[in-house]
Parts: sequence; structure tokens; C-alpha cells
Amino acid sequence: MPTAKTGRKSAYHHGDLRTALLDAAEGVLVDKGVAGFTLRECARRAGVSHAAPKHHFRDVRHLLTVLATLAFKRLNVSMQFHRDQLANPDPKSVLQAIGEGYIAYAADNPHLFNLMFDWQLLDREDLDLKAHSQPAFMTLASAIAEVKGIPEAMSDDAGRVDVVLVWSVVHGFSQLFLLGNFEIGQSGDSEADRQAWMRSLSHQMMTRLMGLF
Amino acid sequence: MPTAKTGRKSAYHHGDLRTALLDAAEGVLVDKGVAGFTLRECARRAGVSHAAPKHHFRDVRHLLTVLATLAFKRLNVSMQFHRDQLANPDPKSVLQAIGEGYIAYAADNPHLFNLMFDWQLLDREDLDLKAHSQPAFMTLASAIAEVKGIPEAMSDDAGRVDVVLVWSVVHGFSQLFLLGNFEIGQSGDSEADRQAWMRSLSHQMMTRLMGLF
DNA sequence: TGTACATCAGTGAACGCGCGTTCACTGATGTAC
DNA sequence: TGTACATCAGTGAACGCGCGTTCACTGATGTAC
Repeated sequence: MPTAKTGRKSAYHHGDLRTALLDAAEGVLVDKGVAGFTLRECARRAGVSHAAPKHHFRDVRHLLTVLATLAFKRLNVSMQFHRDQLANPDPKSVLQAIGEGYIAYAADNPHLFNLMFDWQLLDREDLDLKAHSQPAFMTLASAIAEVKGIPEAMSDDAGRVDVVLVWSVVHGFSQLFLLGNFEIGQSGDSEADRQAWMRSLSHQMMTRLMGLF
Repeated sequence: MPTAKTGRKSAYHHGDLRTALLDAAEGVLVDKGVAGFTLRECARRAGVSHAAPKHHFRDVRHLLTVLATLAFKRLNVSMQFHRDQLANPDPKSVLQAIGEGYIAYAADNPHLFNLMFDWQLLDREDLDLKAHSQPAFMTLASAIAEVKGIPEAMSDDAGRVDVVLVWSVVHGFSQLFLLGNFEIGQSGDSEADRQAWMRSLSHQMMTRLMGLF
């Protein structure tokens, strides 16, 4: 059953099993969480025997690390998308938009976001992972440098502290929001309402934070 | 072999297996992480057959939830300890000390902190868990109300936003610090140096944040 | 254009492992009389 | 003070389960000639 979508070339050889396994892995993560995550389940969802993944991924850790690498790429895209939406891209608005982009990504991809920052599940020495998480960090740091009118946010102590502060805010908000810690009395709302309310709350918080700059 | 410490009364009956299992569980968490956490390993460490825990905990989730409940109690103690250390307890210093207490607890108990905020592993509807995480939250919220000179931080929009902001900062910093995300060029240091540097960084960050109040 | 061959992605049966659960039991403890 | 008995924490063997790994294999693909 050849399909154009997957690039499958024959019933025997899959064509693009690596990609299919990553898609399947994301699905397993969403449905079962990290605790119920197994290679066999990924193979099952990709429609392939359970020994097949060995040709593409060393083990569970490797697969999850590659998935997290993809997620970091997408996080960076999300931040830059929010920045590019601005009609008036003055430095402060840019920084705020990037921060809100970080939070929006976390809210839209709770399980991936969780995976990205689960240091026990990933191979944190992986060069590709490092190479793709760095740019996301740099997007944030550059925006801060721009606001402060200095060439490089990490060049002095005050700049470093500001990077740490802003990053902590957006990261902490994302974590706590996903845990439902802010939802006192919000339980009856629809998913759309919940998203709208989160955006409003994160916007208010970031606006308040911008008072420091 | 009766021992005063555990309250063990005979070789057959343990005496205080519930507490011993919680201690063992904390050890397993430290050594193996949540992924390698099993009831059988906890029983092994408590020196008891693997079926024994059933008399005290329904399942793994229940044991971890009780452990997290204890951890929330200790977090609250840590924040209040930092507050009580202050020579000059003006409201701003109190808020800052409480925030740094939150971060210090996370740094000292990385695995417990991780567990407390892992919503997939815990029974988040557990009444005892709710009852003991609430006071920790209130400690922070009250300090903010005090700084703003209002009776109740959650009573108006601006107060709520400030609670969300401060909580996000301390939580995000804790998470990112534990992940090693701030450690660019800090790898060669001793554990003591690492702690000292973390305290300095968190202090600088909190001081900067206090500029908003 | 056709044929032979090397490559290697995917198969499927078999393996050992540690897990949580069950269950008949053992034996220490507290209490009733 | 002694004895009978109910309670229940802890035992240890047995169970089925799904996991990751191994391995001889199958069959599609690309290339050399």
C-alpha cells in the first residue's frame, strides 16, 4: 500500500520509518505520558514490527532526545512567529511578544514541553539537542540585549541577571499553568476559554514585568 | 533486632513500616529517579517482603503522593525559615527571603522538587496533598499582600498578577537551575561552589525583581 | 536491456527480566474473660 | 495472673504481563557489469 504522504515505497520497506516513529512517539507521549512510553508502542502505532525501530534509534532515550530536539526547533519558531506578528516592533514589545510566544508554545504542546525539560529522560550531552536548544535561548537573550541597548545580553552581570529573570518568568509560568496551579475557580470553562484566559493572564504578567525595563 | 530509632517491636512486625517506606522511597527517587522507581525496590530497601507495602499504600501513585505531601510541608518550612533568619524583616525583605527559600529548597531537594510538580505521577485530587500545598502557596501570597499593603493578595487583579509573577520567577528559576541551564562555564566547580553561586545568582535576580515593588 | 549480487530495512519467534498482584500462610499483638 | 481468640502486619511462592533484546530470516532496492 504505497502512499504519497509517507513516501512508502513498498509494503515491506516503509520508506520513512524514522519520521513515522517520531510522529508515533509524539502521539504516545500525548496519550500515555512519559510513564507509559515504550518503543514497542511506538512501533505498533507506526504499523511496524517491534524490532524495526532498532534500525533508526539506539533506544528509548535516543528517540526521545531526537523528539525533544524537534520540539526545541518548534519552540524557537513559535517565539519568532509571535515577534513577527507585531505591527509596532519596538524592542520592549518584541521582548514581550517573544516571552508570550514561549508560553504559548508550552500551552499548545504540554507533553512536548514537559519532555524538553525532563533531564532524566534525555541525553543532555547530545550534540544535536544542544545545537537546537541554543538558538531558542539566543532568541530570548538577543531581545533582552536589544531592549537594554547593548550588543550582547550575556556580556555583563546586569545583562545576565536580566536574562535569567525573564527566562525564569516565562518558564515558571508555563510550568505552573500546565500544572493547573493558576486555575482557582476556572474549572468549568471550555478549552478555548481556558486558552484565552491564559493568554490574558500571561499578557498581564509580561506587561507588569516590562515595568523593569 | 529491636531498634529505638525505627520503633521496631519484633523481627516479624516492623513497627513503623509506613515511615520506613517513605524514607526508602525518597532514597530510591534520589538514586534511580522517577523512571526507575518501583514498589519492590522500596520494600527491598525497607528490608521487607515486596508484598508488605500493600498494607500501607494502595499503589505507587499513592506512595508518591504521600511523599510529595511531605515535601510540600518541608517547602513551607524552608520558606519560613529563610524569613525568620532576617535581622530586618521589612515586607520587601520578607518577600525576597521567602522567594529565596523556595529556590533553596528546590536546590537542596532536586528529586523531591521534581516529584512535587510532576502532575502525571501524583494523584492531584488527593485531599491531603491539596491541604499541604495550599499553605506553601499562601506563605508567598501573604508576603506579597504585605508588600503591597493590602489585606489579601488575591483580592484584586493587580494582586493576582503579582502573585503569578513572583511565583513564576521562583519556580522557573528553580527548574532551570536544576536542569543546569544557567551553568555556562560553571562545570568545574565543587558542589559547595555551585550552591554558593546559585545563592548569589538567585539573590541578584530577586533583588532585581524587587524593583517592581 | 538484462542479470547477478551486495546491502540493509523490516519480520517474527524466542529469550530473560522485573514488575505488580494474588493468596494461603505465619506469627506477634492486644483484648476479653 | 493466665488463657483463648480475633486482628492484622508481614511472608514467600506463584501468576501473568509487557518490556527490551537477540537472531536467523525475508524481500525490496540500487549498482556493477
